[in-house]
Amino acid sequence: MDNENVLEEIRKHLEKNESRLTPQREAVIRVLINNDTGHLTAEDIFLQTKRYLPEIGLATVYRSLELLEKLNVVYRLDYGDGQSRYELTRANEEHYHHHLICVQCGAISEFNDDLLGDIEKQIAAESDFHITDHCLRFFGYCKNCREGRKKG
Amino acid sequence: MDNENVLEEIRKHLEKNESRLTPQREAVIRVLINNDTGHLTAEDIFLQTKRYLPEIGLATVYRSLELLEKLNVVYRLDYGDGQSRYELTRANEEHYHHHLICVQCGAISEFNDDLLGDIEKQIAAESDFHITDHCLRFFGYCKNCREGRKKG
DNA sequence: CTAAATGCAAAACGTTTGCATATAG
DNA sequence: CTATATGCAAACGTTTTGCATTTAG
Repeated sequence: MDNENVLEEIRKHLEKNESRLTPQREAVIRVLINNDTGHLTAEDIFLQTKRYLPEIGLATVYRSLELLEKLNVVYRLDYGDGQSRYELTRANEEHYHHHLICVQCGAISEFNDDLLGDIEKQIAAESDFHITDHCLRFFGYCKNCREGRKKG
Repeated sequence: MDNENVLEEIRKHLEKNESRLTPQREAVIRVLINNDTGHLTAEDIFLQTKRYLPEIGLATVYRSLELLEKLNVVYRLDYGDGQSRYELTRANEEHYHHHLICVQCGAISEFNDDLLGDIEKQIAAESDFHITDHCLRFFGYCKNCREGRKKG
């Protein structure tokens, strides 16, 4: 599915929920489409949307992201550093999408794997807890930084 | 190991790092010892330390928590709600300590299990990433809320 | 005596809100 | 015409910082 079709799907999804695909919201989505591995902060997105719409306000970016998150179009990530990051939600990916975060350079990479299916069943059985989502992050040193450390 | 021994261990650990176990830091630790399943916010801890030390300042609580986190005495949790929560780090528990977060009532329960040892080995092999820590949280509905939902 | 730690108030930070204005069904 | 959405500035809550003062090796 190409980008224009993605946008068209999102437009329909918004309209189903009495919301419009305004130029501002479209700009936000385009930024996320063009940076789908970047895990952008609201500020990042704000600065990039200004290329399309110099008049856009930061509050509008936040409000757009809030709406799009509620409609499951974007996914909000939290690395515990005091700000949220955003990425497009892709169908089927949600449960198999985890992050590797380098504690030295901050680089974030991803891997997709159904690591937790069995674990969740076990927890449901043992803990009387009905799991609907999860968040799994690994911290450590990426290849680049490990090579740097060997030298230094 | 009883509480006084825990404190003595922490005192030694602090002194090894040119830091003192001040009354303020001790108060913070005592609050955490007495609430080890509470996942307290900095504000919670601040209010509780005031029982021991009415003159303590919020900034001191933050600075204490920052230091204790750096020394691995306390562990900082982030549920993405805009504030951090803190708990004592217990030896051997770190890697086997995960959280179940109820999306309805906000209750946080824990379970301890070495779920990720094999997974980490696999990632190290496949992704060229050296893992030093991880964070695994499950979201869903706790027993209480599920029973409430059946009725409602 | 000196370095570390504190309390207070102010600042900083990311985020949210109030409100008048603009946009579009 | 009326709902929805916007930009701006002000407000918000959490966390950090500057600085004069206190504490303890």
